[in-house]
Amino acid sequence: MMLARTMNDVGDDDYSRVRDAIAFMSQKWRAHPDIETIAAHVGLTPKQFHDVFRRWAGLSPKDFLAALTLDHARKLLRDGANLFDASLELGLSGPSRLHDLFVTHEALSPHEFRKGGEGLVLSYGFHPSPFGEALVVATARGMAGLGFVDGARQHGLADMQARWPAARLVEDQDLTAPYAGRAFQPELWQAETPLRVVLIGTDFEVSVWETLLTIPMGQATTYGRIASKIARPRAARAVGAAIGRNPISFVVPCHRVLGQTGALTGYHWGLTRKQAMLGWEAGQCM
DNA sequence: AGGGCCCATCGCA
DNA sequence: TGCGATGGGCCCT
Repeated sequence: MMLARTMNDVGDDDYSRVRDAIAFMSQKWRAHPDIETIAAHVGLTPKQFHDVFRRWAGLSPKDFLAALTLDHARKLLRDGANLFDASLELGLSGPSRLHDLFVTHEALSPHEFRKGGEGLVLSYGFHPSPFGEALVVATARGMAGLGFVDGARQHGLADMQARWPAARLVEDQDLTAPYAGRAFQPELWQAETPLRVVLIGTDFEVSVWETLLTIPMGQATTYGRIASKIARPRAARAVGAAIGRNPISFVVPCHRVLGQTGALTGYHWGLTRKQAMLGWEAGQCM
């Protein structure tokens, strides 16, 4: 417990700087603050600031911030206009070639969790991640939840418990640790050893989450396009609600869904974290 | 079975 | 901007 806590503090240090920088930028973008100003605000010299970003995402602060502009988001959406046509072709050639983090998934039928996950036993554990301390939830069949801790761990746990009120959550770090390790290390994303994921939701929710899994890293789409993809072109808002209930954040990449205009619109774990994920992925793609 | 309410949307004036 | 249509999920009757 104490050991995990210490490791996490160290691992979190870069992210906390990045997070503060994003938050500062979001407030002050009208004034066009330069790199030196942002570095000073988060308590670093420009050199230290630069090093933090290189270490954390593999790119410079300048490139990172460029990846978060509205212009960049719009370009991403233009380039990805026929993204689902392309991924359909890929999907037909391989059963689970989903997302760069190769994932195999299965869905629990509504029958199996009718009363809010009654009879389900879920293991959970807390682990360091590039986006703050992560809370991983898993069954014997695969990863079922991924959230983040802001403040007390108890809050993160309550968030997961609320998704399956009748399930029993049991702490088991040994079971969840491999999932946390895999999810955040792109060099471990291999087709030969896909990450097993269990999607627990209604038919509609599962179809939305499956669509999310086909969005490649570094790309983005909109709520409306997902609605069209699942043959419900007017259900963009329902899609938004379903995405908001995605239990396996990051792995099921709901952060790659933007509003029609390229605006971030929303994120269950905070818009700052959504920006951090998009910027981090921009670094992984270079 | 059906009404009311919430929601990370969207398009149009 | 602001507003109304929209569809799914959930809770209540």
